[in-house]
Amino acid sequence: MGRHSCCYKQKLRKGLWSPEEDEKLLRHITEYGHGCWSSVPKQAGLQRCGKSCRLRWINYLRPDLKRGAFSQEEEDLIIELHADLGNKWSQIAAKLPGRTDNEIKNLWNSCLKKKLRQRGIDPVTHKPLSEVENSDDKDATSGHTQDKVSRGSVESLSQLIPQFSSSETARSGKNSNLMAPALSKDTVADGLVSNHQENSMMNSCSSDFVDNFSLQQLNFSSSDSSFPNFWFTQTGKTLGNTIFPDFNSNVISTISPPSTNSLFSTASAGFNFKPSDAVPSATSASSASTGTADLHNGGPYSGNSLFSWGLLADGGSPDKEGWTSIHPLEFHQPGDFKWAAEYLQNPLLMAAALQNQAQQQSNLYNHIKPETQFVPDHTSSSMWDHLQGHESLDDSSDTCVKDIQRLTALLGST
DNA sequence: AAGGGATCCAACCGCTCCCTT
DNA sequence: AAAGGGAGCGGTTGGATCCCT
Repeated sequence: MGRHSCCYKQKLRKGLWSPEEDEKLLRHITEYGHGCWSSVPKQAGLQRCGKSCRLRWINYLRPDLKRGAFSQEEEDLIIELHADLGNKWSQIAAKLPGRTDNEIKNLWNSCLKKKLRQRGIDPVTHKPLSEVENSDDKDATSGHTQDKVSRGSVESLSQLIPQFSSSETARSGKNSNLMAPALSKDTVADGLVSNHQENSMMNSCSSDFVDNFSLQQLNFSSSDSSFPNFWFTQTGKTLGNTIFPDFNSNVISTISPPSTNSLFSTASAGFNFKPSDAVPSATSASSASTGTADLHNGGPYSGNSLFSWGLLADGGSPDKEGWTSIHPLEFHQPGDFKWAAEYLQNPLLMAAALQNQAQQQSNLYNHIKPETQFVPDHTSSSMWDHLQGHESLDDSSDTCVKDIQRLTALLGST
């Protein structure tokens, strides 16, 4: 019992997963399913133990994962569920679609516990700290186990939550409305490529892009030395003030990035491409992925909560100079850049995201709550108008499905 | 500028549960 | 019934990065 036999085997890799390993695992599970986890590494050609593969799939590669920061509603729900269930992270995760137990556990330990204490609530019992201290004094020998939490304490917590929510300035600005005033027009404007502003607010994954992306991104194999020689910083943090500090010359010529670190002030940052040019290289993707530090820590783009990032497929036509604003994946939340970079790296991940997006898209747009989905500042109005007036949701879903089919066909031929 | 503490989070570890033989 | 093995869970660790002095 206990430790897995596979863990005794020598020469198994540990630590962070490389993009190549992700690709192998994703490809294998997409094709065959996981079956017996202990046999997955061998079948997928991975030097990992089955547990590690399972964890990676569950916490990172699964296509139904929700990306980005937790919404205020999610945080409140986690607090309520924790009051009821205690540290039963998997049971809590079951109530939050797209979230993993690990993610929730980390959020709890790093953020929510602290917030509760700041509000005078004991994070273990969910009772007021003063009450807990008193009862500790009365009975120092009886620990406060999760199982002892009463419904009464949950109810008292619920009374406290509204105050907690409204006054909380979350570390990473998860409540977009709270952050909105911090975004000045100039700051936002600085983050955009000015003459592409309209396009870049809410554009799509055009078919051209998908074709180019697929063909070019798929033009590698795991043994190809040109395929990612770098490793993502999986914590998605920064290298400097700009998000593109180390573009190579080729990429600089093909991508027109915003020139300042205020890119993140926008609700929808994007790349601009000429269709005839190359897609971002691994280096550029890496740069983007490492440019998110301020996002995690209350930077200018700390806001914009709720729905997971996804694909839009409603246009993306070139402007008069031949530039097309490409938004293969919308960035709505801190940390999305990390995901975007990795998805750009890996067509399988992209396909999984596309599939997930296609499944969710119409439902997503049909249930948008204007007051919570976007910061209604002046620069995003075109985006909002665009959304409000979106007339081809089904069409865009269809487009996504077709994109998936194209990607799948291409993957099948590689 | 440097360095040391704080923070975050992906991944690992060790345990229990449950199913199969 | 007992043993073995796989899956899943919760706690913990360690690396990367931030932030303060």
